[in-house]
Amino acid sequence: MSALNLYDTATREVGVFKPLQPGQVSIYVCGATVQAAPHIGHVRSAVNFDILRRWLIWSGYDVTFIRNVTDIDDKILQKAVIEKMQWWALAMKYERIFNSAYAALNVMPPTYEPRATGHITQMIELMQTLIDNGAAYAPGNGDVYLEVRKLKRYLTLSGQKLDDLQPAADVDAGASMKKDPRDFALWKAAKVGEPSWPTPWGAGRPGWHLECSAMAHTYLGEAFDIHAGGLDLIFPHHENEIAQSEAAGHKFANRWLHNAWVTQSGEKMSKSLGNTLQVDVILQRVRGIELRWYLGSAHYRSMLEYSEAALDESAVAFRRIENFINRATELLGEQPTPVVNDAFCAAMNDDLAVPAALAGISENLRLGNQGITDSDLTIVAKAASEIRGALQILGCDPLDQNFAQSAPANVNEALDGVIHLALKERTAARERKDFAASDAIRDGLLELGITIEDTAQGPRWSMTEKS
RNA sequence: GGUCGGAUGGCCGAGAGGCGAGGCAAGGGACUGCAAAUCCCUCUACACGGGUUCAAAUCCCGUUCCGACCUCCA
Repeated sequence: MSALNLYDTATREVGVFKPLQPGQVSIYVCGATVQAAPHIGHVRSAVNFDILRRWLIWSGYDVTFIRNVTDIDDKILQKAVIEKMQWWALAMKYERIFNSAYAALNVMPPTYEPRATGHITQMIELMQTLIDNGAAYAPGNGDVYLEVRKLKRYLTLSGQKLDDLQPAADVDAGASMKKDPRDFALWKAAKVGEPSWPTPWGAGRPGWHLECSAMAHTYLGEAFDIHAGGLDLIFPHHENEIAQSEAAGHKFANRWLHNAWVTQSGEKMSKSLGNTLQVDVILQRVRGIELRWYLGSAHYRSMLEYSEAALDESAVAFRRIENFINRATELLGEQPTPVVNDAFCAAMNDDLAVPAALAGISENLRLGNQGITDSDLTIVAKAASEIRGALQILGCDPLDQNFAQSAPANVNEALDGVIHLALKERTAARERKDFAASDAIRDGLLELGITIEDTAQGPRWSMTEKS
């Protein structure tokens, strides 16, 4: 088996992945700032790194996967005012919505999901270290800043030069307390009516970046394997995480992975453009497993240009695969055993080349369908096993219990019985060549969203989405 | 201004020196009472201009266009 190769944003090269500890992988993914409901760009990130995680687990690694929740920041406070809620109630509300989106898309829950507000102590310790080192300073107004000019290296992830940056457009006069306009706030002084926590430098709340360094350190140690997040986090968020962590003497992340965006008309999905597509809206159009398939099928470093047509096409393609798995399961009399074949393995080891892996699935789908036509169960079993193996890694196994619909246990059985009564009548009509009657039954069922197919093994039915 | 990414057939979407990934759509065929499903066959590409090379979608130089980031962002 080939070794896993991954792209590293820091070196901008694909290279062999070697964990710091043999057999173990530690991953920190920047999760949600819970200030609004997720759009499909947010969950694309979750799906992409869930696929990475599943691949690492399949490859035999013991994976510790930390994905944080940032539950205190400027936008949360602003949003709380707008929605007339306590900031903590608002954060919790959106955290739940994020979690239900993750669940609908079969994203594995993280090993641990730390919240920023639960790690104030660790943040204060980190700031104390940075002040003791001379890397950070508290000018006395309650803010604490990192002094970026003192850093040995800064902006190496984004490849920029400090002097090339446009100076931050700080609005408040407090910015003048900075030694350099490019210094960033580790900690922000309390304002009236805003939540705060006591520190040796005054009461306040975390700046945006500090929480990730503190939590990564807490759960993964001073050095860990992979830090991941969206492309737009490279600067400033990840640069600043690196800056404050390295200034505290931590090696921090060994490798950086960034997923690309979901775009519309070539433009990144964002609130300010008003072009966001919320997950719950899309889930009225397609099922969770179909949305996951769509989001996961492009390479994680490629922009995914959203369109309804592309989403629909992707969903139809997935249903073909699902249909084959279901038919194969019926024919074989048992669920196919998942098998990861060499082609899939090679594709995934090449920087998670999912699109290349999909070509292999298509090939197997063709062979498997041919096997069904020929009633060659050996071929059907092989194809179904290999497809299911791939689908499991992609988190899109239609037989996965996480995608099962909730309904009374006997509903499917009862429905099956009712449909078979109708099919019996239809078969009788066909035997007496009364095709008008047999077609009427089939059309009637179709109107209810039930598709009838005549096969060599007799009629079979399946539920389809009513359009 | 600085940094980064992109442009591939009707559409989506890989590839990164040599054999045209794959899917969808379209056309033809097989199967079928009709349909659905399935299978087979066919077709259409590398933004533009130079260069390197036996060979360029791929490397180099230049150009155009699109997008992202520059302390709010997945």
